[in-house]
Amino acid sequence: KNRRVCHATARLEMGSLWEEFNRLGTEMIVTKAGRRMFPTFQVKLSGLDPLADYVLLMDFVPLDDKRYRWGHGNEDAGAAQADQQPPGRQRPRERPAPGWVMEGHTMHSCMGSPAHLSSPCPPQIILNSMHRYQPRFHVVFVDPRQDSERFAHQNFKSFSFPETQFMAVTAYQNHRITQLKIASNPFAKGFRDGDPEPW
Amino acid sequence: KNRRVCHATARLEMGSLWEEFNRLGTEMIVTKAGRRMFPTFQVKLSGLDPLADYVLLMDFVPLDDKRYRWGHGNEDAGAAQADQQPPGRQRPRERPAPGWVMEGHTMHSCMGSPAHLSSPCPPQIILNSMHRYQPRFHVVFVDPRQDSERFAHQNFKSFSFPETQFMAVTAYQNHRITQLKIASNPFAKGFRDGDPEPW
DNA sequence: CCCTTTTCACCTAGGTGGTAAGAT
DNA sequence: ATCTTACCACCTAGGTGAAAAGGG
Repeated sequence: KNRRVCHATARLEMGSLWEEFNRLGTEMIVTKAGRRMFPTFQVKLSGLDPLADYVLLMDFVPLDDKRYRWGHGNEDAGAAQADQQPPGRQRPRERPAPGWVMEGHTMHSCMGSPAHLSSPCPPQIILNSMHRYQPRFHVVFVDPRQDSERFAHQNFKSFSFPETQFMAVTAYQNHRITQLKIASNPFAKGFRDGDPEPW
Repeated sequence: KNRRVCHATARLEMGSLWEEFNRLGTEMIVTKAGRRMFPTFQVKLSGLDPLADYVLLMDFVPLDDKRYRWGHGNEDAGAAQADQQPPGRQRPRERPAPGWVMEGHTMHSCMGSPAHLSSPCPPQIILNSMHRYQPRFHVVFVDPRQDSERFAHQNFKSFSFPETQFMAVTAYQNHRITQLKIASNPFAKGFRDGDPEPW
């Protein structure tokens, strides 16, 4: 690994909220026009060279080739079934794929401040409903050398936080997820009843 | 000039609206917390090398060292007076000054689409009220050579549109400017009477 | 039956000039 | 007298899940 990335670290923000969702089995709504994810995927970066240029990327790794069903009106667990989707088409890639370029910032203004990757995500990322995904974050050093492509494999570092995995859905399956979204997402305030935990 | 910038051109967007304001004497509200400018300063860029990296900057050049007064309740013209402000402190600089880094975009995603420089501008740019300014736009080629600083003077190209000059104010002086702002700025719709020209 | 799409009321978030009070 | 500040009603812009309708 290049020394410009080997000391890079990324700390997940809102970790306790992510874990609370993960215990219930996080679900993310996907729509044709694009939908934000909540909780927001945010990391705090450190260990970068302030004088170097970086590109930050994000992608979503399919956790399996299975399609999930919600069962016979049962709210407890979803049974995974084999899927007829062409295999290997959305396999995890070890190299950071050009997924989602972050909002600008030359690096020195990004360091230390949370790098939030919500924002408009129109048809940039396509996820299949009823499939599970693992978000992944990549820090890529922009190598100034002319033959930089030969070193591409050592110029990046990737981060994966298991508590951020989720199932893409078009409508919520687990009502507990719905309730936790309503309780914790400011934009869903209109659906709150009393005043439960103020996240 | 470096060949990466010498063919660069910038075309001002909303030119006719800028000119209509300029005929009346454009005024821009400034506040402590920061205020957007309207019309928005937008340019369409062309003539850039898709494979090169650029940084886009903006700054505001004081048009003179004078302080303006509005006269004895007269709405017609403002008389310029000599100002006791330390001269030369905000002189025009020929080199692009680190003024206002644009919203991200590596260049290939910015080319062709308007590069709008409104957005939150908190205390990043400080302008003195009752002074006139000329906005300026800079395209800077990010030179990958190690001794790039030696070529800094040839790696940028600047653009200045006279119709975008304005006077910074804390409250509007010319009522015609107020009316044109209300008529053309969507956020001021609440102050419109009938339905004049739909800008 | 299960999943998807569309539309909607209800929010957050923030950009307007007006207005009145304050500062110099 | 002239300029500045703080607050406000009224907008734009867009992110929520609910509900109903549509599709296979």
